[in-house]
Amino acid sequence: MRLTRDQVVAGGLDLLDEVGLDKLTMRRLAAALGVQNGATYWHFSSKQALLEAMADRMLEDVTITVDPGLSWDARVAETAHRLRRALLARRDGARLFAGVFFPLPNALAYGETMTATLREAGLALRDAVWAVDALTYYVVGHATEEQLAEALPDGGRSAVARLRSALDPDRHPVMHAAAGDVAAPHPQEHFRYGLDLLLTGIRARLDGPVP
Amino acid sequence: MRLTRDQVVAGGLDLLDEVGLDKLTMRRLAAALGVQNGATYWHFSSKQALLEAMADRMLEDVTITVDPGLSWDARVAETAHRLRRALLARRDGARLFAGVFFPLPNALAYGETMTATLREAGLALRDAVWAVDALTYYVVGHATEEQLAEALPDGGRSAVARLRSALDPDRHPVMHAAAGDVAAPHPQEHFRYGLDLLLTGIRARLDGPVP
DNA sequence: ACCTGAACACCGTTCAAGT
DNA sequence: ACCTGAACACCGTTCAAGT
Repeated sequence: MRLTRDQVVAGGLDLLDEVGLDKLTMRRLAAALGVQNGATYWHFSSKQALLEAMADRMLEDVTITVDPGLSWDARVAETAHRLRRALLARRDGARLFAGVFFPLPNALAYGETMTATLREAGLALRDAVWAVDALTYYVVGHATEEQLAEALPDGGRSAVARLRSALDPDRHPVMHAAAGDVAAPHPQEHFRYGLDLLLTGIRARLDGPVP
Repeated sequence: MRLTRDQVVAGGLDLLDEVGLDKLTMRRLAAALGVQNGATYWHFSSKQALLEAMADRMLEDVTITVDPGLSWDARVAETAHRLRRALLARRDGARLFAGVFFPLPNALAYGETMTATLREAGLALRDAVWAVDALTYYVVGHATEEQLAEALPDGGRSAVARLRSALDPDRHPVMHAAAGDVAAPHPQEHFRYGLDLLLTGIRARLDGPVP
């Protein structure tokens, strides 16, 4: 059976889970697919093009319909959580997504859902777009950081140790006191906190104009 | 004169401005410094170590004292703007910063300033740390996106075109209508909007407990 | 202490030639 | 239409040997 575009993408995602983004090479992928070096280049013009297809494939389930009976902020929160889960579902998924340029089908569908929801809520067109940007930067940034610690040899323990030893109680009194929280043992709660900050900010913009 | 660690970092930053992050190689850097291939490895154990030093050097001026007479939110906003400017000051600066792990001297100083300010404002320790994370993800995410468009061959014009052609008025009615704002012709104002969203969210957490 | 020279083990990409 | 085989032009990193 000949290789299809979809098989290359699926193989790429499998390989990503297996070896991580830094070791994901076109040569390894070809080997994993049982094919010669140049073969994948018939299906994708470059590694970047393949990475984009992989990134978009990760987002497949992000925009399946959200219960329209929910309030706008519950729908925004649900979509943000879905994006987060999609990025965390694969090794280095957040970093992969951050490295590709925006206008991919599923990424656009995500953006449209978010923006439309904020429009319904009452935000001006431009404000809705900008608010979605802020939400998305937050979700991707948070997920990237979460996976960065995970990706270290010992699953984040060395990251915590490195941070602790770098924190000087004299020069960093506040962060030193907060070392337990800086090291992020509650990623879910941590994520919610920042998301709520943004949702509260958006809510305030609806209640009345802000100087 | 022998090569110093500082000269390697400075040379790396100059080369970054000249060729961009993707073309910044240890071999090109050695050539630019007038030295053989392996020479830089006496000063830095790996490329990653050098990139971290470069990233931290970029943040040098971010935490020079902020006018303590200002309100807490003005101080947070000022520091966020400084981080943004520091990242935008060098080609691919935001991407460089996003690629390195956190506990570097100037990055820690930035974190400490921010966290301490939010503590003074009245936030609980853990909330202050988490709010700083949200602010930082936003600043870095926004700057990365701004530079991504800049970095394209024609200075972002192709990015706008690509986005416009990807937006289908039927499937993406809201974003299609907002195409002019999606393409971000007002990065400064755009940045401020998201920053204000977060500051408003933080303010609400000070006025009273939130469910 | 600091650097050279040369090698090792890789990369992404291209492309004539095959089927 | 789809892939092989082989090459091109690079990489990061290491390390004996020099000064």
